[in-house]
Amino acid sequence: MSKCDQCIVRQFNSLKHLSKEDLMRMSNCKTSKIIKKGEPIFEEGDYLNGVYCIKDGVCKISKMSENGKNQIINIIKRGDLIGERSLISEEVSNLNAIALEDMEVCFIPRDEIVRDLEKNPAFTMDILKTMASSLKNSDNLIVDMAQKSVKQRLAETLLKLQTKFGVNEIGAIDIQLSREDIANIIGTATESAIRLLSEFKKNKSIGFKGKNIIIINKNDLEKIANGF
Amino acid sequence: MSKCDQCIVRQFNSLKHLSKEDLMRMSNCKTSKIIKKGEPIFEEGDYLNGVYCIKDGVCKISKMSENGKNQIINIIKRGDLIGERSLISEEVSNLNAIALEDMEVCFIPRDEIVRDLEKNPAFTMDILKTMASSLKNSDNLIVDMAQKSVKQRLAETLLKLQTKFGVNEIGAIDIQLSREDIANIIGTATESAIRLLSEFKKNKSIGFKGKNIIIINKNDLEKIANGF
DNA sequence: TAGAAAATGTGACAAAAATCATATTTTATT
DNA sequence: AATAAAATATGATTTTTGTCACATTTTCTA
Repeated sequence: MSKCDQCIVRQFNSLKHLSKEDLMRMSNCKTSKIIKKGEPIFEEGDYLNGVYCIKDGVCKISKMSENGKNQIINIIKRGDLIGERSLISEEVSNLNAIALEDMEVCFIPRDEIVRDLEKNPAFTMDILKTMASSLKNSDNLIVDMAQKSVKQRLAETLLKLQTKFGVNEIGAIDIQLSREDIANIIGTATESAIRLLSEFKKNKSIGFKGKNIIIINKNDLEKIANGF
Repeated sequence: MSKCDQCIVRQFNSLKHLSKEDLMRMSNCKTSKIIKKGEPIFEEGDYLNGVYCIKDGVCKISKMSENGKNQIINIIKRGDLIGERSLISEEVSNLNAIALEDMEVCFIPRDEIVRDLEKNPAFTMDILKTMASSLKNSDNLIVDMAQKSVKQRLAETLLKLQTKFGVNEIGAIDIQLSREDIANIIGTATESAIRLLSEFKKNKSIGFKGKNIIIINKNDLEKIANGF
């Protein structure tokens, strides 16, 4: 069993505020899991009863609309914590978390962490800060979804993805998403996403190399994203 | 100066967890304000430095998109607390709060409340719960905005408004919104909102009486909202 | 490695929604 | 009460986006 107090990943999320003793205790009750690409960490309707600390890999957080279409709300990476809301209210999850690549995650049971919420103000404050920041992000996303065109949203999404995941050896956005995933992030039909990507490529704003997307002209995309 | 510990409105929000002493202290530092219809409580770019407790009236929380269009994210009513995020992070507001009718609000300075955040776990937990619930709402709204048609969103919005604000003496949704406000809630052009309202009226799903909107056939609207 | 399945790409068309123009009604102001 | 201003309404048109059909390429699997 690996030791939480020696885990680097912890430094990136609220767990960094826990004491050495708390972490030791956590090491004893946490469970590590390997999640294969395409498999869920959890799904809509599941009782989470704890949080997941992402040790490695990337997953998409999504939700089905009443129309039967899938919407990706967020993409989560190494170091992030998911399922915090299960600590606060005991409802079932309204979201899916599906691995976009092979992942290594640690599950920490609710009861173990709730104690810290009650006793460790620095930890609680950090959770609050994370939530406040998510809320701000969500507000922005609502406005974008409601007011921006699909083309604007695609340009913005490409820029955001590059900011969040950086570029790989060949200068491409360092995350593998299918065209369908991209469509589900911007909230459009897969065909529309493909068409616009082709258009961006034709205009030399982006380029493809295998599955990779390379942003060639960032300025172009910024202009499009802001409505010019 | 009115006494916070005798204020009924407090019962509806996180402030209900404060002790009598805390409330006495709060009474001494809070300021009451009358906000006229159409005037802002705060605007994008303002430093809030505290929270507002809505004693009476209704306001819209909105945000400008980069396209220059206005999006209403939420509608706040008596008993709600707004500006909680200013307690947690010291950035400027990214949102506007504009009165939809004459309002009475109390401003409680940040420093006064932050103490309670540090010392009163029940209060902190309640803020956390409120945020968790807002976050869930936001997730749902993102999915709706991204995946539902304008018609679906309008039907859903009318139903939500009735649930939230109830009906008045004549059976109409008990909130006064301009057509433009409605359009800004669902994220569409004012003309489109008007056209769809007319369509709903023609189909006898809703009726108008002066400025009032009456839901005649709830079932119809539910069907439309869910995509049938 | 052949064949099936899935993902990507493109065209044609339909539907949804935005925009612009203008008319009518309501509300505010003097 | 008369006028101006704002809000509401509707038509015509254009733009955006979705849908369906199908071709091609890539990936998976036996």
